[in-house]
Amino acid sequence: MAAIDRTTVAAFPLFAGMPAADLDEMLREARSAHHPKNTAVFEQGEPADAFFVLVHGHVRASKATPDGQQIVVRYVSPGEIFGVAPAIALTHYPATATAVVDSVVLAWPSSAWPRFVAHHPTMATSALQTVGSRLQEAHTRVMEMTTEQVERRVAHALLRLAKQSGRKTAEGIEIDFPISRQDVAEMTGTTLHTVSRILSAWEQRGLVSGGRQRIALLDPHKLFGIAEGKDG
Amino acid sequence: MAAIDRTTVAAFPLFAGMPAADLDEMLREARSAHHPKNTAVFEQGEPADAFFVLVHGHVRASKATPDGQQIVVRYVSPGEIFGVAPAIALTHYPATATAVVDSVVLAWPSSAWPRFVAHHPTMATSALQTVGSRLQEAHTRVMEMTTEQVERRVAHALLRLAKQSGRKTAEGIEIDFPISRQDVAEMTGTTLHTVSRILSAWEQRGLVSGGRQRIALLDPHKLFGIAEGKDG
DNA sequence: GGCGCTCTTTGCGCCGGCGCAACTCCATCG
DNA sequence: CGATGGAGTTGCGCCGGCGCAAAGAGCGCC
Repeated sequence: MAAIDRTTVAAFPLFAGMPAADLDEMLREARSAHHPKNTAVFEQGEPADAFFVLVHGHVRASKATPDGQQIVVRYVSPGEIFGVAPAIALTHYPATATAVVDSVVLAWPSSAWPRFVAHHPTMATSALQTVGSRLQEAHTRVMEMTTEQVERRVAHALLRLAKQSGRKTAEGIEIDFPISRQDVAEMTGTTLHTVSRILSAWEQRGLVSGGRQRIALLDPHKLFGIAEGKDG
Repeated sequence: MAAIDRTTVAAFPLFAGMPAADLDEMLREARSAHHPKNTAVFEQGEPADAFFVLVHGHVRASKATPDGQQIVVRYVSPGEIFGVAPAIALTHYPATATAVVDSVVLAWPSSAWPRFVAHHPTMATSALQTVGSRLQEAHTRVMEMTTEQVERRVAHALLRLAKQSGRKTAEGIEIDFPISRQDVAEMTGTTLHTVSRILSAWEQRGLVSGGRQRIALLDPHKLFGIAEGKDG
């Protein structure tokens, strides 16, 4: 019983070019769920019995090492498919998905995936492209991690977040969901201490404006310079 | 004019379950090419006008930063598809593929991909799983890079190489293609100096045996211990 | 409205691993 | 068979950023 209207999701790339009737049919099979802020959509290691599309909100995908360290894999924006473990033949989720604000997701049982793909070959193509672009992202990240200084990595991460989920305000571009220094540290492979120091320094130079779980970019252009290693 | 026989490639996962006639048809469209040691199959930034399957040999996929630093993305083993840029909607190759030994590849023009997928939906599924597992690899690597010491990362890298392309010898498991300290450094995000120091130390402890572009694991079990942080 | 918790800031000291440089060792090629 | 250059080894010194610690600030909950 999805309370989600077709018009809400028709524009999502996954459903691009799908006839309205087919889309309605798919939505009928979907379960829609609300996840309050800071609750998990699924946890790393659980059986992968569903895949998801984010309708409203923001979801953080994170991965934990055996000894408990966390890294943030990515932030999911509305319209994106996530938890694609079933599509890539994983039986268990390789990461944890947590709603960072109140969020609404559509969920389909894993068993539906092969059937959907058979009926709508474009879904396979679309999924392939999504996973492909995430692979690109991941490789870019590996490159940054191995070749760039921490400060540049943090700049890159903030610019990427702003691009993906930035909201224009009077003073600049604010990241549209709560994000802590710890989160940024886990995205960039450093410690919250170092992130805090870097952001403090930038704040003094007027490049960013901080706050509790809040980051706004005041001077994206200068930040881009830092990200590219052309610091002044 | 592919000089490649069906039986050579029938076992490759990409073609799993494909009728012999269809496979023959696909092979007819393929161009087979020999790439001598240390020559490029394709270069980063070139238009992605083909995708490939490795038949014999070993191919290194590497990526360069704008300022010329290299990282090794992965080593391709026989039977694997690579250069999948066309399948994930990239117009240019994001990395360079270099034969590290004399190698034989099959190549299909990019334009063939959509047609193949339409005729053989299992190819899309297979490609999705391949890209998915590479995504997993990449995330694992990001995790290792951010949470593990250099020595552990090197141990992990060697174990992975041995698993993927190890050849049992009298003394242990030898990596089946020429690989330099520099290559290992570019896989693990460190410098060849550090890799050299680490391997020298291990050689003295009898864990590995080195040589010019040669690495053999004499005591994989102890190496695994190091990789997991349980060093003695 | 006040308490407590989480998030953040900042100081201090240390060290793993990088940068640099010099030297050795082989493999290949003419 | 000697020359050449790529690959590997190793010493030395430095420093970016982590670990630890402790205090300060803002938010949410009761």
